[in-house]
Amino acid sequence: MNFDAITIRDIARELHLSVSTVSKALRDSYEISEKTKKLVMEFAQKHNYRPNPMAQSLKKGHSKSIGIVVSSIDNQFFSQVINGMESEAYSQGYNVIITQSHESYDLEVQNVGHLIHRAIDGLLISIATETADVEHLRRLQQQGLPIVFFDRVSTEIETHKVIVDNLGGAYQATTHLLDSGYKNIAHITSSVTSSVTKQRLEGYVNALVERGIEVKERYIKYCLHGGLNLDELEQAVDELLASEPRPDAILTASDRITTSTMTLLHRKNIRIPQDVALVGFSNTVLADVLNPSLTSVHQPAFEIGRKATEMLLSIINSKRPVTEFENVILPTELFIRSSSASKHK
Amino acid sequence: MNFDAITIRDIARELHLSVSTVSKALRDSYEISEKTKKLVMEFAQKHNYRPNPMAQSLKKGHSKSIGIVVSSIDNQFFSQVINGMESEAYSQGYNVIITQSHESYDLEVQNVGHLIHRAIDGLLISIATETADVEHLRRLQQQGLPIVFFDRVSTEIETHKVIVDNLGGAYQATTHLLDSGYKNIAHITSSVTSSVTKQRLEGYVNALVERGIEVKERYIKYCLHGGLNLDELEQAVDELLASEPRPDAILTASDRITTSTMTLLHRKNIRIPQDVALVGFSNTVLADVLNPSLTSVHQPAFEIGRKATEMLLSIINSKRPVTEFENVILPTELFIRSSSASKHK
DNA sequence: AGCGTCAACTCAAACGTTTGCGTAAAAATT
DNA sequence: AATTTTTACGCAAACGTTTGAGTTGACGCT
Repeated sequence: MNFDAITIRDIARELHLSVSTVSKALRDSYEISEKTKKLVMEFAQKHNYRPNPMAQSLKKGHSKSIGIVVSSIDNQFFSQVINGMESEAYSQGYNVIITQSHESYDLEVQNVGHLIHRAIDGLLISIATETADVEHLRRLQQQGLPIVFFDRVSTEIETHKVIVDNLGGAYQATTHLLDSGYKNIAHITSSVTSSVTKQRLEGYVNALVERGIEVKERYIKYCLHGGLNLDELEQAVDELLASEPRPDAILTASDRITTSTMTLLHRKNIRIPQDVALVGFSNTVLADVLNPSLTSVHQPAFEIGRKATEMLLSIINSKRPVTEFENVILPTELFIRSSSASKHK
Repeated sequence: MNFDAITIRDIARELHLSVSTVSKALRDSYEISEKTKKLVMEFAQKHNYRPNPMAQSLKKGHSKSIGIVVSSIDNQFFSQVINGMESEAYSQGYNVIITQSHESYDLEVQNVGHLIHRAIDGLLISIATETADVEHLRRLQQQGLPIVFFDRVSTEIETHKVIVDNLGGAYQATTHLLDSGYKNIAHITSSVTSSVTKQRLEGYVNALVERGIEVKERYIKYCLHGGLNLDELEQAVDELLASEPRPDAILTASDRITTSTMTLLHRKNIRIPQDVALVGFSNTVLADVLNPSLTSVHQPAFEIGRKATEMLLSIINSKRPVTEFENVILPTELFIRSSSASKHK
């Protein structure tokens, strides 16, 4: 069904011009006289002519839409990122098509396939925690699909990447816990394979090492599904609470893990921060009104999305193949609240 | 750029068949012999052939994508709704294209225009709080665009609608507050024009009237921007706190208003529920761990999205014009937590 | 007058499919 | 054996646009 009944053909017929003249007039070609251009444009304007995007896409070979793959849209961090993407894409006349991997490798592959099938002009992707192999992406890139990674990037593929200072954020959070008098700091994080996990882990380790504190393997828990699977997380929390000496603080490495951990601690009647302090990466707007208010490492989510999209569009619009890639690292911000209140007083 | 280099033409050439034979074989036409079909299909399979969606769209006149307009994706309720939509659409081979109105009428009109321009096959929309006039939608519907409303619907346009029992939810919440001993119950809601506002207001009023409690106009505050504009909301809260007698409870009518009100009360050092109880419509997963835990009216957001999409696709796929429209009303659920703890003990 | 130049336009092919119609050969019917 | 019917395929137009290659007529130059 077509809701813009009027086509370039209609205009041509009406104005006694050829289809190509109308097309060129509309595209402001030098081949067409000012008079005719004006005539055509005014007619088009008046009749609310819109070029059929599908015909244009077919002809031009691009679809003016970009694909997005995130783990879950129902997540404050990602919805804010997408917000930024939608904003930038929209302002440049592009649509975004969003898909969710739910942290599953299979779904990710399937989604990417679906997007390609939909003829996207570029891909913005934060790879699923489950994904270890990125061959499916590499192949696409080699075939010429512009890809920009954000958040969870792959070291194996060279392209633009937008991440935050994960190492710094985790380091800062851990140091803050140490400064507040916590000694036995545990770390709950996502899949080992993820770039984000590695960097945050490194920040955590660095902070401990710097203070001469032993890094205990049993204090580090990996959740393959990034907190989506509550059972998995609960097991991690239980194990931490059962270890000797029991950790007096936990650093959680992602939005979902942070909020879910908080929920679990509540259910178990573990007091925060008296029994165990909590600091986590999170973008929830509710950090202030949580019980207790949550010390969080906040990421500039909107800006991540905006920047990643800007870079993707720059590749898409580039005349010559892009070979120099940029690695943008945005700063995180530590918001200190009650969940990590100082032990000293 | 095309990443699936292989076209129906390539297959035809390779197999010494005509383009139409290949096309028909692929579509399993009765005109083609089993042998040839098998040959073609296997070749297509082997070379990973994908029909070019743009060519198909152009030919068939539909794009296999549906447009979504919500106020903001960065909102637990809407992101859950979209989750449901994406899920249903995807399973039927459709994409969703998401746009945000940010509660602005102008943006809504612009977005809808953009979507139409993109040749969507149908529209899922929750109208912006600012929107009073729905002519732009009516026109599209008359031109044959299938539309399904969800959440914020228009009474002026006849089509499928999916909402929740707003009246019941507000009634139940208000009654709960009354049962807990609160007498002066205020109500902060969105724009007067919104269907949701009207229904929730009615539930609130009904509950009060039923108990013989006077409905005070000064206890009812409207926020035109649905809580997106914090100043507007703060003014409403301030006015409520200053009114005599001061309300001892507030019923908030949307996710954003609820969480923002909670934040504001915190900032003002108003204790919940001791100074003022709070019950709100909200889909946050953090209700349990808020300070205090939040009594909330929860909406089946995923199901709203899923159902709305199912209905839209049924219109799209219907052979004959649909004239009988359904009005689906899903139940809400009241989760009682501490923010409305009983006054009696 | 004969020539080239240029402006302003038209033609027609192309993008990758789908589909109604035409047709040759094979099969079935007389 | 002559015919109709069926089967299996090819042809070509169409969807709406873009674009390089003509075409036409007006104009200026020698």
